[in-house]
Amino acid sequence: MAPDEDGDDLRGKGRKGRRQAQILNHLRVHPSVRASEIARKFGVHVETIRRDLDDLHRKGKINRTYGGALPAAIGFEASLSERDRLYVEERVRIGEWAAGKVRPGDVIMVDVGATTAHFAHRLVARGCDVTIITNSCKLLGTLGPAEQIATILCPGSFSFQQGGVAGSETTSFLQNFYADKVVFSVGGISEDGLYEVDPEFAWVKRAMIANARSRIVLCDHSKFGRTAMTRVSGFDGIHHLVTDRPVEEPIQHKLGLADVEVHVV
Amino acid sequence: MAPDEDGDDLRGKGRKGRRQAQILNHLRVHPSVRASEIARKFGVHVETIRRDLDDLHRKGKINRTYGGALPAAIGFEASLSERDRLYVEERVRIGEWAAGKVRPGDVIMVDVGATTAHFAHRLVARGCDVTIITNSCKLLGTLGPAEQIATILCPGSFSFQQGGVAGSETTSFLQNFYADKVVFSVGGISEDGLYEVDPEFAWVKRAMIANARSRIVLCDHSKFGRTAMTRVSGFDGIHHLVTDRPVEEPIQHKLGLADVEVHVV
DNA sequence: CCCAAAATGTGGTAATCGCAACATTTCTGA
DNA sequence: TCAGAAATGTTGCGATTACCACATTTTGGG
Repeated sequence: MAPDEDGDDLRGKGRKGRRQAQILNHLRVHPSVRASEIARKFGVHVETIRRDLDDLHRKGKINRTYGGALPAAIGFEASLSERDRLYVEERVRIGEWAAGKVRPGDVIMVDVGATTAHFAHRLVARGCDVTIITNSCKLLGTLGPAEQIATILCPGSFSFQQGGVAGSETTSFLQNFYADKVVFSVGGISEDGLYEVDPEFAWVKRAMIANARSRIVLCDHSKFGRTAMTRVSGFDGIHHLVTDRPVEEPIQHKLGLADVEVHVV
Repeated sequence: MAPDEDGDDLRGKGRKGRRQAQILNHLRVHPSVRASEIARKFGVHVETIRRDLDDLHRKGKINRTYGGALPAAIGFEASLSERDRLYVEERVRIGEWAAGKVRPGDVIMVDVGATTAHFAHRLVARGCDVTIITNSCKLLGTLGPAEQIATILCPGSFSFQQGGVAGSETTSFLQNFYADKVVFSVGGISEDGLYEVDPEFAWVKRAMIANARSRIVLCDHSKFGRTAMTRVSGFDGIHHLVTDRPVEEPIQHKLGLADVEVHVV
């Protein structure tokens, strides 16, 4: 069997480097790989491949499994950036609450975020019959298989970091829709309003807020008192804020002034 | 250990359904899972879990690995419908050839397809400095981490089956761009032209063809002589057809008449 | 309440994997 | 060229898994 000839950047690498590059290559196209399989393909001993996998694992390039490995860069919904794995239970509860507010036939804008991903997950679990307009590519794997959910993806420049699209194409596109609800997360919340790290993604949030009737913010307690580069908006016009702990005082007061309903779940 | 309490939709499901729902749930957050691990967590026999995994695999919900499973839900780059795993080596060669035609700074439209995914992969491997306009969400995981590649995603209705978007939003959006090249795959090729199964995705291909200067078709030999519901276009205006075996005669003749350059790699 | 079907558990065997210790080959620089 | 280092191959064994056949339990009507 021809040795695959994937031919990554194998300039001056030696056999070992070549193999490891091709393993990564393989993992780019396949969801997983078995050590025994590659060993056969390369005509080397399985132990050698195991050592390769151990190497790559130490370097963080792959994740090991029993008998093989999978890509570390992961994908869609299985996005496991470390941040996404924090406060999972709290976020599930927050997402669950928001999913409970949904009514059949709703058109809902959903932005990028770990908590909004849980919201989408709960929508699917509940079998909600809705239309989702989103700029988050991480939701596609969750929403895609759900028959009753129509998913409309926004255009824009893709950010691997965020797992979604943003930019002027995104915000312009959103102008063409008017949704029943917008469900979004924030990077931080202070007494002055809602914050987001990435300015481009902040614009997307603003566009969604402007084009939806009911606005729901998902915000776990780790965001309390944090600000970021961009201020997305104040509290006026926000209808619901869902969180997992009572909001700290200075913020709580301002929320009350703006008539934001706070839901601790 | 508390039984995770993921709590999917376990209304009237029975133990089996509950377990399987929770397995999917687990896979939503974790990159992989081991059968023995879940068996312990649920306090059931490993064989039971294995049967669950087989079930879920048959339904296309997960992918099996030795000793466990991983999410089928697209995963970025790891889209693994069975079809995608066929003719991998041939498709890699085809994609490699197309990547070789790319020049720095090119703007390239790329549509949904197994072969086009390999093309994207080769672009990344070669470190090409290009802008990609695509309706394929499967490419995002491949293209995303590449610093030199700007990825613009089209809007549209998401199809889980295809792993991309289509619809009037998609085609309208494409009108706003004019690319140096379009690289696309087809569902079939006969002497009368190029075919595609899904009509909506056929429209996307047509829009890309109409808005790009150089048109490159990627087409492995399994597509020879196959037609499908929709005829995308004839051969006129197609510049390159890249394949892995000599094209059968009636087709080859028509390709010649239309001045299509055929490249067998 | 009972029966048939479905789901689950059990046991045994063959295949595979992880791991470690050690031999052998290949690479590298002086 | 040669010695030391790195990479790879080999072997053995215990642990884990796959697979199959069959027993047992649970479930869902009738």
